[in-house]
Amino acid sequence: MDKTYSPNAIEQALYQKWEQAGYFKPSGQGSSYCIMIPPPNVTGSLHMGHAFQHTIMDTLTRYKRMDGFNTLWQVGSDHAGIATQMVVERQLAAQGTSRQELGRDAFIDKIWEWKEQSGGTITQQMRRLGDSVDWDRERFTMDEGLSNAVKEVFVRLHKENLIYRGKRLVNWDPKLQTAISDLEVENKEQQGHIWHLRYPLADGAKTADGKDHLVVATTRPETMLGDVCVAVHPDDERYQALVGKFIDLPLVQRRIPIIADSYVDQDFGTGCVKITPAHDFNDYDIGKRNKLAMIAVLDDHAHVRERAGLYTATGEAIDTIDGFDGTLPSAYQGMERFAARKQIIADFDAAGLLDKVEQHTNKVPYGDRGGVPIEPHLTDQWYVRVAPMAEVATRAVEDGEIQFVPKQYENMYFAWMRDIQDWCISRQLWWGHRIPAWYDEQGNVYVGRDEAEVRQEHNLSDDVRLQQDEDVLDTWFSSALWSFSTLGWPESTEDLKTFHPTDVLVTGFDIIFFWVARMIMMTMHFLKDEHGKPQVPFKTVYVTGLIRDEEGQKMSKSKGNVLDPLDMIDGIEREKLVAKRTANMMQPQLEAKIKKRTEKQFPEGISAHGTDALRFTLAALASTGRDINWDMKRLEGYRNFCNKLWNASRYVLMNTEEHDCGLKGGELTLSLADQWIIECFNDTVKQFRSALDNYRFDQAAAIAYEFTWNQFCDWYLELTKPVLFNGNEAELRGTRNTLVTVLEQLLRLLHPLLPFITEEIWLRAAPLSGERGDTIMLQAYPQVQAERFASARDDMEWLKQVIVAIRNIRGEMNLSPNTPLPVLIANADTQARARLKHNASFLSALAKLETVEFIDSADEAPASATALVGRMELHIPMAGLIDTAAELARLDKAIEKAEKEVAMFSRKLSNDNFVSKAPAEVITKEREKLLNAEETLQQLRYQREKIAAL
RNA sequence: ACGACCGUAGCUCAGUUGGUUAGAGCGCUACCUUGACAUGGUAGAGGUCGGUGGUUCGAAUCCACUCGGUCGUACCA
Repeated sequence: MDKTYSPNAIEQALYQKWEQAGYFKPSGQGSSYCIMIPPPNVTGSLHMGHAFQHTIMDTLTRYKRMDGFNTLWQVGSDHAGIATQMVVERQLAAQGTSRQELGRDAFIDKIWEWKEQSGGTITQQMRRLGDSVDWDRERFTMDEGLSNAVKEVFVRLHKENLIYRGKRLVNWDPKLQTAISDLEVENKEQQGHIWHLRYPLADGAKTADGKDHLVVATTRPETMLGDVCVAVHPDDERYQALVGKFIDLPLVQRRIPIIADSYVDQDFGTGCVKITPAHDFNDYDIGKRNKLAMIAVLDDHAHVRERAGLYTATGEAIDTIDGFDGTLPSAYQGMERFAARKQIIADFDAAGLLDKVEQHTNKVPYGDRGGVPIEPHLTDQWYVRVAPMAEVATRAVEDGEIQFVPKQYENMYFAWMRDIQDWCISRQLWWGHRIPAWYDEQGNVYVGRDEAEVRQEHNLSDDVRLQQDEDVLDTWFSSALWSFSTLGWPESTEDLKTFHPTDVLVTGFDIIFFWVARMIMMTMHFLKDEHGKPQVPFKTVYVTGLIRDEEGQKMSKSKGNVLDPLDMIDGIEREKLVAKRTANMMQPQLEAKIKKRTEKQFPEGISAHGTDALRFTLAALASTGRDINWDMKRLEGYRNFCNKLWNASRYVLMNTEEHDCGLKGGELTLSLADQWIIECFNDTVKQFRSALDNYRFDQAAAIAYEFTWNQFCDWYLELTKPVLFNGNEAELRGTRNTLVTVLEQLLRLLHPLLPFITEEIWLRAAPLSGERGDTIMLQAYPQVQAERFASARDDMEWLKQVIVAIRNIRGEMNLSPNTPLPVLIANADTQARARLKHNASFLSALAKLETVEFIDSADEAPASATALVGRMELHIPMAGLIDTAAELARLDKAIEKAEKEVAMFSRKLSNDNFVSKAPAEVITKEREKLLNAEETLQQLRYQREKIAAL
């Protein structure tokens, strides 16, 4: 083996071998274990969040696979409607063309082209992460099978009246020219204004205080063109007399009524509200309640129309409202919404109708993709009636059929499910699953799997012209079917029987509503077990936090703080990193800042750390449900850990390859160290498995690290040296055998977290321990064994204390590590004597001792530096080596500590309340501790007197 | 406004139902090229667990209030 661990030399070749050998496929044996990958955007690339989630999924998958389960990690990608369409549209724009110019079919071809060309990026990156997914089962949300599932679901839900079409007010993105769902709207706080407009009363009416107008406050003056009334609270004494009277709406010269509605807050503003049902969700509800007509004054681009759209309260188009034919003032026609706002305010002002303007911070709804304020817009859209499905889905979580880890996310889920709104599923895009609905020339709508089915079911002859709906479905519609569509639904496949319900879903909290909740609803609606009971899609939802940068900032392109997992693995030069972070900036003015920051943070670029180190780091940082502040130092630390494992393995192989490890018989003598490490490893297996079973990857990482470094390397390997250098044949065989078997098992234990390095070493180590196999991946996972060496643990821990005590003196007395020391031992009981006698070589080697001698009493010892292990005293004669003052200082420190303890325990035990109320075992423990502390103190004081007297 | 989460060593974080003298990694100090590893070894310094009050024999842990931070959801036109 090379002296230095270099991951890039091993990782990729191993992955290829695994993939080609088909090791990722389900074994077909044992109980099933299945994880569905959250399908990444097909044209996307891997970010740290993926690396994090994939590490968790792969760790679980490898663990379960080795542990004998029929394991499937289902892979695939998402067509990501808006996101993908936008990318390709941007490319077209760069080439000076547009999708409109290309036409629908050509545009979709272009996207497929782009998908073919860039779709492999993320799957290649996943291979670099070591993801053990079954590539042969890779699915894409737009492939044939999944598209059929989408149609099937749509048709069935429509038949059940759970999908309907209607004219409603929706969130409209004027930039992307499509409806979006509530979830895709982000409210951003903004500094804005609130304008107080005077609305003149018609027919000479006056307010209670004699004014000839009402004042309405609005943040969106431009919508006044579509006002249909002014509302006041029914109990508001100021305006009660005016209800039923009219306003002469300025600028548009329309008469609108004054109505009463309890929605209005009397105490806010003037207590008068202008009502524009076609442009505001609250007004829309008021309109419905009061059966008000609707006047839509903005077009799809959010420009003022020439003629407003006129509708009844239920959304039927009409030609006139009280004689108004919809024609809008020519001054505003065609104006963009914000320009119209400016003009309308100016015109109110000019007419003396602008009462006042106030500063106001308000939340403005933005489309999460388009990045412009969304517009409530009256359009025909398709909806899923989710309430009935939500009820079932809520109960599954309440009953614990589905469990969230961590649990607190269940509250978030319940809260959302409680007042869930119907889901707008149609999108005015081209990339996606086209809605399986056809219209005849009269506008009648027919839903079916395809046109032929529609014609047949509705007895439509071939001369009836049918036109398919132009719209596509929300991307999340197909994602919602992911857990079962990937397994072959609607066919009743073996895979569905075997792998569904799946076991755990690993995902971010940000898509609990978008994806998780909807998947639960859809799955439970369509999949039933043999008793007709709804099947859950997965039993556990493991919710991950976000990976942030070291300052806790979200990683984003515009902040220039994005880290690419592959750069963690392979490393990257500073200039390249800067170039990457500043490429294709939406806001080029940020470039200089990002460059400066990046150069400051990574003056040497980023060095290579390897996949294993990245994975281990991600696991170690994964405390449940918390966001992770990424820390390069941790990554370095775990790269060092891999290096440590590498070198420890070198040591083991060096001493076992070409040596008799006892495989072919012959007497084996196990040293105390051998016995101890076997037990210690066994404890580690238990803890490690428990951590994985509880999704505590951070604990698993800590347990693995602790055992490997602090026990196996720091103690055990050192303890093998005296045996390997001086042992007899049986002892050599025993230690070599232990060395290689423990290493071999350790590699298996660590494999789920560190797939590459463990495989690389295992292939060499396994034969030495008598294991066969072409890969560690398919070996049995270590099991907890019955205890074999009951006393080894205590004996060894005691011996370690003795060694540490001597090292401590050496360190604190500033004695050279190279000088062997003589040690005299007093106060040793039989057990201590036996332990020391049997392990003298360990003691001498690890504490670097010259001689070990027992003395009957401390008085026999010359002036010495002293340490206590229990009551046993270790004396290192000063004999010119040790400085009196230094030893006194050291003893004083120890005495002070012992005094504090004695004081603390006595205080506790002299408290009557404690003695009378605390459990007996706690009291006994405290008494023992007090006794020990007192003895220690006494011995230390005696020792101090002796030294002080010199 | 409501809700959730967080506040522990210089930094990043553990600390399962309240019970030793609160832990790890990094960083820091001193010494050490000892035949696996300087991506290393040995020893060490460093925290009254955001604050106040309470429950308890006993609180980082439970309760109340409070300050600070993050994130959701709902918003008043």
